[in-house]
Amino acid sequence: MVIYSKMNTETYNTIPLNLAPLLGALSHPARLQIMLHLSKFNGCQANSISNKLPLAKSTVSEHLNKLKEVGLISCTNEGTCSNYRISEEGYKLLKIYFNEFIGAVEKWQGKQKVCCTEDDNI
Amino acid sequence: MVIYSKMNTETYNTIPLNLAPLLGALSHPARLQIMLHLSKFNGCQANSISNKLPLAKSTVSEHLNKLKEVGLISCTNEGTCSNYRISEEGYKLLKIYFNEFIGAVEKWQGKQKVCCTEDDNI
DNA sequence: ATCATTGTTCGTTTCTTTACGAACATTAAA
DNA sequence: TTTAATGTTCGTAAAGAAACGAACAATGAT
Repeated sequence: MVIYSKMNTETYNTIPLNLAPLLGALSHPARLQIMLHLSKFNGCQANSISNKLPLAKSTVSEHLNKLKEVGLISCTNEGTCSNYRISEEGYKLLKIYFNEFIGAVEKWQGKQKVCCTEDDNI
Repeated sequence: MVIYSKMNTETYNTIPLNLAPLLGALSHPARLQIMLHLSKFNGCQANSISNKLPLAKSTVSEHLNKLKEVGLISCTNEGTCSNYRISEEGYKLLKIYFNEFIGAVEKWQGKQKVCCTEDDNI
């Protein structure tokens, strides 16, 4: 997963830089499905997830890691048993950043300018 | 852009299948930035966008196409001038599907079950 | 009719993602 | 102390994404 926050912030503003990695982590059906599954349980084994997806357990482990990398889920280990769950903080950030994006998109609704000949900053 | 709606719906439910392609299209900072830019204008040239991104115009054209493929933007041509804008329908679907996802995740808040030893369906 | 502008498509390269099974590590049970 | 169960990591292969410049098409201007 590429972390765009290391990119030049003069090129992209903060909304794209914050949001893109989170959306990337969620842009695969299996990972969305994992999020939905984890939302139903207080901690969940990797095994129990991989049993319900048509994917090898190593693949599921990598999907879980991708969600963990961006902070959307967390994991503790108790014995041989893993315990994945949605990270409240990461999940909250997802909603905040997404809503910032939505807010920014809708900010100009009804008062857009014609762009074709103008030179406004992006 | 992979369209997951052709996948087996017995494997993934509709929220992941609907939402994943849209999030994939938005999972790149340049494409998020393009959406923000288009939100400010009633139609915008590809050229004016590519002038404001550190990317070749062919690359921008491909980013625009990726957004178009999933229905988030549309384009008309008037002479040599292109006219990209946010598609109301696609944008609305993005919000609907994303909120469905959020709603599904939060449906079980406060009443989650422990998963480790259970065999619940995903 | 030629030239400039705009935009897309194509070929290529590089890098990333997805997926798998094998191998490995760790803990728990027999 | 083997053996089983759980998970991660590794090597590998295949597919896809990202980026570029060159080439191309189409319209508009000179």
